[in-house]
Amino acid sequence: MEYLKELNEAQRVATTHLQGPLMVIAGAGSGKTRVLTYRIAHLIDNGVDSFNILALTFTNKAAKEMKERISTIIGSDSGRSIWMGTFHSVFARILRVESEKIGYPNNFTIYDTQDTKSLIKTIVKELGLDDKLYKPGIVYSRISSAKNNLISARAYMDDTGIMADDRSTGRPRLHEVYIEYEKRCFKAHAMDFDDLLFKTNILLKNHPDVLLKYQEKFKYILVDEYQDTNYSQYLIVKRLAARHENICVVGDDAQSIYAFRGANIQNILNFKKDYPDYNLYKLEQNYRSTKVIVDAANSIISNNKNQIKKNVWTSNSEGEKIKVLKTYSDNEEGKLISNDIFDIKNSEQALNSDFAILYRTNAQSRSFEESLRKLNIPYRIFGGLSFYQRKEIKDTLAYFRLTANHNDEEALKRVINYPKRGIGLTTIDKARVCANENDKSLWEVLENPVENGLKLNTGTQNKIGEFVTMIKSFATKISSDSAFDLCNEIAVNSGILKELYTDKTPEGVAKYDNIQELLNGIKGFVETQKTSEEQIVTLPDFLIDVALLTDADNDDPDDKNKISLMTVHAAKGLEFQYVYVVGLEENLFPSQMALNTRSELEEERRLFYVAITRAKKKATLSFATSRYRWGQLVQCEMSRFIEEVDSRFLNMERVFSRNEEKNDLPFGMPANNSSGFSSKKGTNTYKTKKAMPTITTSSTYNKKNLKRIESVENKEGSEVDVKRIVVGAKVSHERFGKGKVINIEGTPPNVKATVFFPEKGQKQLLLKYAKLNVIG
DNA sequence: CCAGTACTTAGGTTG
DNA sequence: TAAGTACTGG
Repeated sequence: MEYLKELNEAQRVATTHLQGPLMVIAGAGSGKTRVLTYRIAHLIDNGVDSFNILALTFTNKAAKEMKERISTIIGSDSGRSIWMGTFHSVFARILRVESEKIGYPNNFTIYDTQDTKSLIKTIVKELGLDDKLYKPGIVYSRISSAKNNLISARAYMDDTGIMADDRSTGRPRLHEVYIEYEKRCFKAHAMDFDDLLFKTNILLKNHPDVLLKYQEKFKYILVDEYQDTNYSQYLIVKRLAARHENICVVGDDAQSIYAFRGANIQNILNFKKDYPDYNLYKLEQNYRSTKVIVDAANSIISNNKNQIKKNVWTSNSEGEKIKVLKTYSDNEEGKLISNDIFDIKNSEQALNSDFAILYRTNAQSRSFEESLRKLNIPYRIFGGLSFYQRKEIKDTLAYFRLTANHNDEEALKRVINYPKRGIGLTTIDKARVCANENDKSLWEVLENPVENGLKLNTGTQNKIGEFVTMIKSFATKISSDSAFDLCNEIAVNSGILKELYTDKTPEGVAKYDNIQELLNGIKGFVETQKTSEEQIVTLPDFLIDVALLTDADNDDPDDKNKISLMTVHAAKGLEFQYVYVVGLEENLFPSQMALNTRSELEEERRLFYVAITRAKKKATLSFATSRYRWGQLVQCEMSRFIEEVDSRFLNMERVFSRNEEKNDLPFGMPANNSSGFSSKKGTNTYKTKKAMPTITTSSTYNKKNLKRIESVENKEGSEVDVKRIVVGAKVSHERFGKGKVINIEGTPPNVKATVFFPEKGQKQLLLKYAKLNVIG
């Protein structure tokens, strides 16, 4: 119990209160994670079996780190057997076991946002709706928030309020999309992120035996970041905890920043109602930041009406005032801040990893990347396009998914013609219509085209047959081969690796390397998951994990000593010595979209609060008076949030002095300003790029005319040629060079040749278009 | 069927 | 600016 000495009074009381419902309201930097970690350790220390503990965290990384800490504290590795992770990953694992009870096979696929949007897009098209109105993103967010509030498609349609909303925004048929979307996901044996929670609720609600099983299993439940749970999550926790009521939730209403995706601060208030005999503890002493930072943060948040009363304080030293930087452009902002970082690194012997640049939107990273690169300061960008969202990785994963679940339509559509095997969009569309008519999945139709009345020419039918056979052959090894062996085989036999290997462009090489990295990752996964020699870690095991991985979960040792660039959202729960909160401009931070209602503005303010409180030693704020947005220069005003900070804590020198500096511009900051002013550079590139096409267009016009004449001239010749184009003939093509015909199919005038070009690979060409000349 | 190009349009934050 | 799509010529 030595470890209890490492806690302050409030922390210790919360940690050692083991039985019954408990809520901990923890101010920023007050040791929230510490309490959670020590509390779990203490539970185990007091004889609670680690298998009986469920801990829900906000990221998988947080779970991993906490497990390690716990093992260290209690001096055994029983920390490993705690069920700990995000809501999504924990309940995905449970659904893998139980899904058959709610009618889903347990090899179900998890659709990510891309898959979801792509499916919605298809459905909107099929229903003949206006895709300008029914944009995938908007439709998805409607469906998503419905699901997070446990409103099924059926219930959605019956809800007069929701239906009125959709009518007023001009989307009266949105519910039809939802209904069809639900159907199609089910047919594809797929669940989206929201389904993982939604279906868990259905499972626990409709199957008392299953509920009882997990209530008995999870005798102790802990939830981190409780302020950011949505209704669906709230209800899962409530159901599971109903029997033993050993539930501990930890959170901070002032840091609630996910209302946009359904998070509900009400959950904190409901706690009192659900567990009237609950205990409430407040952690108010901040151990992280200087007095200036803590007090400045308090002054910001005091502008919010809705909050639970608490008094965050610190006994840390006063610290430096918060510096505010005014710049004339986004590029100058990048430059100034990079220089500042450079200076501090030298003067204070700071590490790269001590710094973070926090912005509101991912698009803002560009100017910082550029300026940091110029100064040779290594950085890491969190968020944005993650490794797993890259096209080549998604394509490869799609093969894996399709192997595990043939009905996964989004995966099927991705790879059926990649690498090119001559199964084009026309064919897929036909098959899709056929699937709809027969109420079957796309795969079922392709597997038995004739039986399902799908009319295709024999060539296409053969190609589909080959594809189906290939996927099936992969599938025979699902349970016998390890994930690594099988994935390797798929990468080779699907033709993906070959396709990228022949591509010698830098991008092609990078893609090839990425696939190798993916395979290495799978190898690592197989090794770490293995608990015994005989155990086989299979492809489905890997697939559950990979769908729910995020960038933050990637622990690349190369990334250790780098500056962090990320959105404020992504910075939640983290801390840095030096924090730069950038782009503090009206319409950006606070976001333009959040200015309509008070509650949205308050969420932006909490976001700003979160940003500032990440800093331990020094916080810096910046704004630009102009910046590029979608390629257009816009004027910006300083954010109201800067004005809301009590001026005693701000150092505004660099805001007021700028105007004078501007006057002695020729001498004061010539190089800095002229090149820092992105507008010039920007318009230049814009101009050249704009100018280029006009030149090329005129030249292509010439070329076009020339070609037309050529092709007319060729007409007579080609008639002769067509007859001479037979399998085995050597031909030449103006773009692909010399090649050999390896197949001819189709009936005139749609005769199609498959030609192998040693330089460009195998191509399929329609003879009526492609001018093939027989040579030799 | 394929590939290059012209055109359009951008709701921001995430598991 | 950048990405994604619709169009078009071969």
